[in-house]
Amino acid sequence: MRDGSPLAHTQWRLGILIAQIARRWRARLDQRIAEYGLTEARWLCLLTISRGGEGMTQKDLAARLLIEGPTLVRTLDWLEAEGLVLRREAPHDRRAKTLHLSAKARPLIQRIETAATGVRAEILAGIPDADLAACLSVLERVATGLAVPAPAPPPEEASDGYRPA
Amino acid sequence: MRDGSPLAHTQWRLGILIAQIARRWRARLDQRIAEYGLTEARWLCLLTISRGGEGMTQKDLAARLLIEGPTLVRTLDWLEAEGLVLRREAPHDRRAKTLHLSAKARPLIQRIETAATGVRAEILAGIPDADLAACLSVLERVATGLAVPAPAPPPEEASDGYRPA
DNA sequence: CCGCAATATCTAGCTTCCTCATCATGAGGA
DNA sequence: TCCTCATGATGAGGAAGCTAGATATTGCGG
Repeated sequence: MRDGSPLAHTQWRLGILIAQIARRWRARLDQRIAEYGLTEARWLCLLTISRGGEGMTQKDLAARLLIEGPTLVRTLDWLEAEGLVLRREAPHDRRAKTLHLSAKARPLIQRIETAATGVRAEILAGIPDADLAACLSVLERVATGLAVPAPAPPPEEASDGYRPA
Repeated sequence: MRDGSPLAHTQWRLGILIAQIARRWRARLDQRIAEYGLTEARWLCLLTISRGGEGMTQKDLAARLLIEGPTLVRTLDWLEAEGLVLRREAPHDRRAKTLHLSAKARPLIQRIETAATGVRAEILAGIPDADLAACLSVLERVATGLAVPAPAPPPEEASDGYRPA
């Protein structure tokens, strides 16, 4: 597993590294946004609607957020009750609903974006653009690789004596 | 915010990118470990004890995992009931307890490490070592920057008319 | 026109993981 | 001894995810 070479060792840390970055990054952003009663799932929802062009259906949004329908329903319920999001009937499919931001949501999203930009600036301060670009391209690639459902469920031979109970 | 340049646009995506990678990565690993009844919080706990040298107190572990005491107590309760972790009284402080892995836990940890290595190999397949190393060094730096509690809570002047309700 | 599968959303129920407030006990200094 | 802080446990509760099943709508085949 760890063969001693610096790259291998750091690779071994990569998973934990990314997980911790994601967690602390979000925590820091949450800290500054929490006063509006928003949590990660909620502001991610708002931002995604804002970026996606405000006419997407719930199914579209769920797909973008990588969550299931029922999970999204509750988040939207909250956002709608809060007067931030509107559910309208979709023009050509009465089953579906399109999502829109209220006037009240727009300044809020501005604040979220501002906070996000601030946090990002703090975090990335002093890192050369070239390094950053390289890192981003790797991450994009990783994300793409992760987007496909699953490569192959390995056979998993049991040779260490452990039994799942 | 978005000025149109490719770097700026991708930078803007960086937070979401890392969050999604972390999430999907964990989901993929969870899939393969779930059969042992383990969840993220639980195997992270095991791995951290294993790496940390098996004598740490609960407080130490909580600090490493970035969670609060009560959260850890429950996870440890489960792990202890499962016979994977032992709580022993600390030698010089009867309030504290030191954490140790049982013999049953060791092969399980091996399996977790194996699964983690497999997932990592899938995810990083085809990415040149040099790019990866560059990316890792940026991430290490980001993680370090995030480790310090908080740079400065900004004054946050309200000029957009939004009120927190 | 009618039946039926697929689709979009919602409801209900469950699990995991986290938090805060509070408590019992032990440690350590005045 | 007494007071204060530290460690871990417990209770209550919230956020957010899932699956399964219900309901309404769409659109196709006969």
